Amino acid sequence: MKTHLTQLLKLAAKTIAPQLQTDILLERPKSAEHGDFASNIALVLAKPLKQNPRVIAAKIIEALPASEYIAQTEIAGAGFINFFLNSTSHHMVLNDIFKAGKNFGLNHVGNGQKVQVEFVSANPTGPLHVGHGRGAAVGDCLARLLEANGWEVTREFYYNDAGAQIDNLTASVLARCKGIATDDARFPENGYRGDYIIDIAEAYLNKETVIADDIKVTASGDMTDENAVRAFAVAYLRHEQDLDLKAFQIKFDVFSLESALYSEGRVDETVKALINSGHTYEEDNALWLKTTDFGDDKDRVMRKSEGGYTYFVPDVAYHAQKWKRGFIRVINEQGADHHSTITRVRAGLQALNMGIPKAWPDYVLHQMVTVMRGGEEVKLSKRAGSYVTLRDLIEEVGCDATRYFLAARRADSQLVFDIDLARAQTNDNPVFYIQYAHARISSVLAQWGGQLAQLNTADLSPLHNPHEIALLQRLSAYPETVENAATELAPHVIANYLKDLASDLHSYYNEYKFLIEDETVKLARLSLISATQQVLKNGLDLLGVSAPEKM
RNA sequence: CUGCCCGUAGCUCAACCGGAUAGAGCACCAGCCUUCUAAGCUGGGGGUUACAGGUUCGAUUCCUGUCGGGCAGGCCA
Repeated sequence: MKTHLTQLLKLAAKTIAPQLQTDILLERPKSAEHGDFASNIALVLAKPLKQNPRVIAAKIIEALPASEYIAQTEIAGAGFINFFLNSTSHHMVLNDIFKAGKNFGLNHVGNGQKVQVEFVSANPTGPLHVGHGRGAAVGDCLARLLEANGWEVTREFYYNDAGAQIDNLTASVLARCKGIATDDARFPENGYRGDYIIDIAEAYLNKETVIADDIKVTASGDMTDENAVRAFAVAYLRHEQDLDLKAFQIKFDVFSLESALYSEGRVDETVKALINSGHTYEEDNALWLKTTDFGDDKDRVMRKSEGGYTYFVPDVAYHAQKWKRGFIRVINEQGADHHSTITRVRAGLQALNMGIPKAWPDYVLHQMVTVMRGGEEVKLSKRAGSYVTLRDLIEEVGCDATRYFLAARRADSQLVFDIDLARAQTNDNPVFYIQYAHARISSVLAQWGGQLAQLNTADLSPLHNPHEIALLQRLSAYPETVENAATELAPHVIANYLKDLASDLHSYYNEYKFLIEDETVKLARLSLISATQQVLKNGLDLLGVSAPEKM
């Protein structure tokens, strides 16, 4: 419908200003009195045409081809053109929804192209924390949104299982094996102090076996074998994180390991290529990359004087590999504290001269999460010691509420996670508000007990009151909402839409009865709420939140 | 000091490449259940969109500056 009207406007505008190239913008007005759609085209054309916008609007309406869908057009305000659809047009969306079912709202914009979404990518040095949770919720929703828009999505998790933090982990576990407490001077200065380190030490000494993704490690219990401790600790924590992700109902297609980049020679290969590119130099016994050639404010060390590589070198190798794997599009979802790596990784990729676009890969950065309980900030969990774990949240407020709250805000705003609100089984809680709408509809349909096919072919003409029109308009906006959310890489758009849709439904529900004697009216209304139920379910699915039949 | 993100009602947040009277929820006040889930609905009060300029028919949105909060700026990751 939107594209149809846009076409009409384009034709009309062409007769007024044939030489002008202007995008036709059609929007859904906030207020119902401004119609179903509105265009500001006359306001945009006013300046180049040097005419009064209302005069232009009148000319455009004059030139508008006839349409069977439009009931009325009007000029309003400074020169807006408002379109009012007839009721047949309003009803059309229900047929679309019944026909498409769970596929309603999907499109083929992505055209089956490959896109990789990398998210969470936590170091295997402890349980996942709230920040990882936000990354998980946002990243998974992005993946779902891209799938809904016709992309072929790969979800990927990158483990930084090499480097100083892992040495640190190893030393911490070893200390615990020897019974050294965190307040002991012999405990590593920057060691990990959470109780989970004790669990790892005990498991290691008990010669337990852990399985993570594709690896299986059995502890030797040998305290002198540092490599064995390292391998076991990493596997143990990867397994822990797997459990965290499972509790959050998130699945990855690929786990990539930093250590593999080294063992497969990718890092050396990349370093050689960078040296050959001419964008490196030696200074102070270190190897530098001239990232300033690509917009950085200073050059960065690649190989330290002691011989090891800095963290961004394997990052560059990893991303070069992503490109070779055929991902024309990559979206990295990470915490905003990593924003400085963006310039370095992109600079490294440009230096490699592999034909990678300057702005590749894409980044979605999320800001910090603050957890509140009882009006006070929660900073610690017992298990992790220094931060609130994702598992704590899931256990306390449930998977649905956790996912919703972490995905329902713009990623680039700081987020306050109110535990009391998230666990509230009351009207305060937007998750329950939306799920409740779905459950209410289920309940009515169950009590009706008829067949869906009856709704499919129902006469929709009785649907005409303001509540019904509002719902129909909201439903018809769903597909463009899905497309818009994916274009902007903004899952919160879906969350807001669902809240609005639920609100429309609750209002309607409160004002009208459904199981009434008049069969025609009954079927029409049931059709409407059945379609609403479908869209609520589709939308909740994009967020990874369940749509219960009963509550 | 420099770079990035943010600043909207008492609180948590929306506002679709700049659009019409800046919207929700919570909290507060007043109403609505003998009938399909009151986990709901209806109405009310509450705003100099941090501040000061600029751009234009029009600015919460774009630009400049100031203030405030967060994060980065390591041969740590």
